[in-house]
Amino acid sequence: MRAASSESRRSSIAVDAMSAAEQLIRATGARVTQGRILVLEVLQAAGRALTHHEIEAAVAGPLDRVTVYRVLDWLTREQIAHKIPGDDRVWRFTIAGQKQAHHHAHFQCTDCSQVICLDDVPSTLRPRLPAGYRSVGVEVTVKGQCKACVRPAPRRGRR
Amino acid sequence: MRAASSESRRSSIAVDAMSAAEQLIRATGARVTQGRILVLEVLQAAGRALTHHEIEAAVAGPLDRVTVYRVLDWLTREQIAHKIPGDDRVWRFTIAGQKQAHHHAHFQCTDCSQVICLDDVPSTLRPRLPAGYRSVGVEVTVKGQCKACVRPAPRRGRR
DNA sequence: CGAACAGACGCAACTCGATTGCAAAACAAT
DNA sequence: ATTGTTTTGCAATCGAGTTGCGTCTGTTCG
Repeated sequence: MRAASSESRRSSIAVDAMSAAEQLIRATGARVTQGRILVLEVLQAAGRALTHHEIEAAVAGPLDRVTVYRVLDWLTREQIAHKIPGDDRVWRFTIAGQKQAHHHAHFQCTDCSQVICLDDVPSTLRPRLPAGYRSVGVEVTVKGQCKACVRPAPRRGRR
Repeated sequence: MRAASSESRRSSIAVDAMSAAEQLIRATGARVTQGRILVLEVLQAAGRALTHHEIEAAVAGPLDRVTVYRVLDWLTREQIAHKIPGDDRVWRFTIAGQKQAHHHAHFQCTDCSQVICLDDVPSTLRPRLPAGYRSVGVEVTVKGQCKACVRPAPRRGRR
């Protein structure tokens, strides 16, 4: 589940030798730490939105629970990651592609709560707001059943 | 904030004499209790999505915290109410109009987290899902600032 | 290279919506 | 009124997420 392990410890290494994750982090100007690299790599490797639990499990060991929370928070503030509220009161995170600036679509399974990103946003959707309200962005969430939950007896478990 | 108080205690009263709330509940075939009537009336009177806290405060007194949770849960199962996940990890509830069957739009303020319903859904929006996935409905959430948070210095407080 | 500083980390305690178990009370049918 | 379910109230519990604080680490500057 983890991406190519980062060999990057030296400081004056060629740019193309550091992982995409490390480059992204370095570009922000903030500190490049193991935690940030690891978490970001996990997010990049996952094809779907991950919960804090899943991420913590994926980086298994070196990182504290709280650190993972803080890294995710930082990634979100830095707009590198997306924070998605789910129907189970659990945050899920994905790497934020550059295309999906303000319009973004997600799918959430009503059975297992899993979330994936839908890239082809039909968008051009601009609901009318009451006077005085300002729109910043629109989020589209499709509810339904994921592949795993359609066929067999749905697994009701959290994910 | 509360709707017309329900005078309905007698059992063989004319239909048009009981509140809309009571009729709705009676129509489900389930028991008609004070709690359900009160909570539903509060929801009907509110022009926006309410948190459990707000609802509890509105029915002030007679109802236990847990009962409010259970009533809201029942209303949601009965499809009389909508349960909306917010960006502050707090559920919000609204009466579910009959029109908005599967397409529904909400507005959530990025500053105060308040949620209102957007009735005129432009919809006819049908994002392409991966093979094997089944869509049940689409939810559209507009992020932005509400009237109260646009003008003055935004109140960061929860709501 | 090494010191110095700000920022990140680990640990433990804490917050607070929301949920659960169980006995008492309320509703609805007889 | 009597009986069989449902609901309710209360207390305890859960768990994702947050906070305080001392220590450690990346980064900068001499």
